[in-house]
Amino acid sequence: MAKKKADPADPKGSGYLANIAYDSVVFGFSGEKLKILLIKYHNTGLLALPGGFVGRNENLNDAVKRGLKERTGLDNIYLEQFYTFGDTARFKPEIMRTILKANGHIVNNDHWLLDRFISVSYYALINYTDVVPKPDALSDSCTWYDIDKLPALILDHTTIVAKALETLRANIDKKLVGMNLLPVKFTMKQLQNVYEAILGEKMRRTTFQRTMLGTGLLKRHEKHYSGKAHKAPYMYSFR
Amino acid sequence: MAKKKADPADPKGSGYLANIAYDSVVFGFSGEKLKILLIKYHNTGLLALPGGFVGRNENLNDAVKRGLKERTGLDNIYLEQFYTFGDTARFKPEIMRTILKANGHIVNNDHWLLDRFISVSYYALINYTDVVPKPDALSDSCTWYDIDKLPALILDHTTIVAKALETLRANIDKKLVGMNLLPVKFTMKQLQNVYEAILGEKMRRTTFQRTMLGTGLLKRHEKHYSGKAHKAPYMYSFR
DNA sequence: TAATTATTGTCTCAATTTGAGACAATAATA
DNA sequence: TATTATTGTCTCAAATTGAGACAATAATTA
Repeated sequence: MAKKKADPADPKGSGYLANIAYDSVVFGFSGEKLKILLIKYHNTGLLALPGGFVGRNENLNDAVKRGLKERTGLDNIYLEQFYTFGDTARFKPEIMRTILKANGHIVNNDHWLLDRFISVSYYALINYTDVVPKPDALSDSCTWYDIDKLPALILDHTTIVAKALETLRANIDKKLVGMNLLPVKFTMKQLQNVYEAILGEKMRRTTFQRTMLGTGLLKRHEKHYSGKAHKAPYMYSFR
Repeated sequence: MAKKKADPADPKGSGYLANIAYDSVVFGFSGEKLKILLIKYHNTGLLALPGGFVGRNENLNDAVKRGLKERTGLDNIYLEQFYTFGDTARFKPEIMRTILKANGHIVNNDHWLLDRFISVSYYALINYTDVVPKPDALSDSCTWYDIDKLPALILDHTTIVAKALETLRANIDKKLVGMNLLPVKFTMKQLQNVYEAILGEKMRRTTFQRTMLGTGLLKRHEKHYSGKAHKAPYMYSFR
């Protein structure tokens, strides 16, 4: 079949579903701080959550996994859908136009990318240490930012991050949060640091240790000699 | 401006966003049973959740409220978005075609209604007693069904109901569930019946009463004389 | 080599919450 | 007037949580 030039006003030609986008809040943990991935668009300084579109023959969840794999190189990422944002107030075609223009794309007003989008949002938990973030075609960087020192983001992305964190907090006891943010083996103190970073509050050491061991989900391994002048802690992993 | 015949292959002409639908799981409580609203499509016997589409200039949440108002006559319904279903497996254009045909609409293969849809799903809690369900143009009935005696539903609607119930259970302590399913004034037993219907398990009466009163959310009113041969219970309302 | 320091793992005891039932009060009926 | 079914409250035991004590220990320092 001869390749025809697609009509940029018709989303079908793009291969993507119309009016639907996804955004992902990628959490990582490092240096006792909770962080998320943000991308910066070429020549604009605009910061945003990594996101994308859904192929016409692709599962929604798979589209998000695909996007994350491109950004992090990781397969089998822990993913949780938490909310779909659909207010008309998030429709600001000038922003997308600015981004496209800064990348050398001049588009008509009826281009499908300038139409209104509803964003299905996910959060991901990944092991910070085995990721080298990669930007995509439109962005010149993909970098970690401290969750409590976030810069201004485009559209409603600040709201999206807030809701992601709220959901993560609500889920911290139900889902195995620590398992996904830490290396396979970790100390009890590291695990507690993760909990404290997510909840934004200090926890009592002895109670934390008791309840964690009480779940029966942890497996104890050899001790870890850090070289510091104190008793060496055990390493643990999730069963 | 002269009215032009809209191209049915172009969703923009319809006034709705493409590829996006919503479905709502409307919970009501009656006779110690939890129930949901289902619609039946004309001449097909097909049962489905009440749903609809999002206007191009309409907030997603407002679209759902609008749909519910049409079905129940109620404003200010308690609504909670819980998941967005986006698998390709839910794309079955023959079903929509069957429904349209049974209503006398013959449509082309490229009609926007036959395209793939992602469903943003909500659950609603309403006071059963002040609702008279109304069907819409495509459906011939809108009726209550027992949550544990559900008939087969189209597409993935059974999965959607299951996830709605799961979320409702998870939220039962965080959100004021009883408030929205009961009349303004109710007895402690009625409230317990709601909890038991949602959780699907019996609860201990004295413990339930203690914890409910302990929240400080209930206001006690006059007694209610049912005519039965036993002590009359107090009525309560949420503050 | 022996004190010192900074943790870590475990234990204890009090405080709080939850489970399970006892019991008196009471609205209609027999 | 006794009976029945249910309600509101109270009690006591069991389980969980809060708060801290204390010994163990890996390096450092005296």
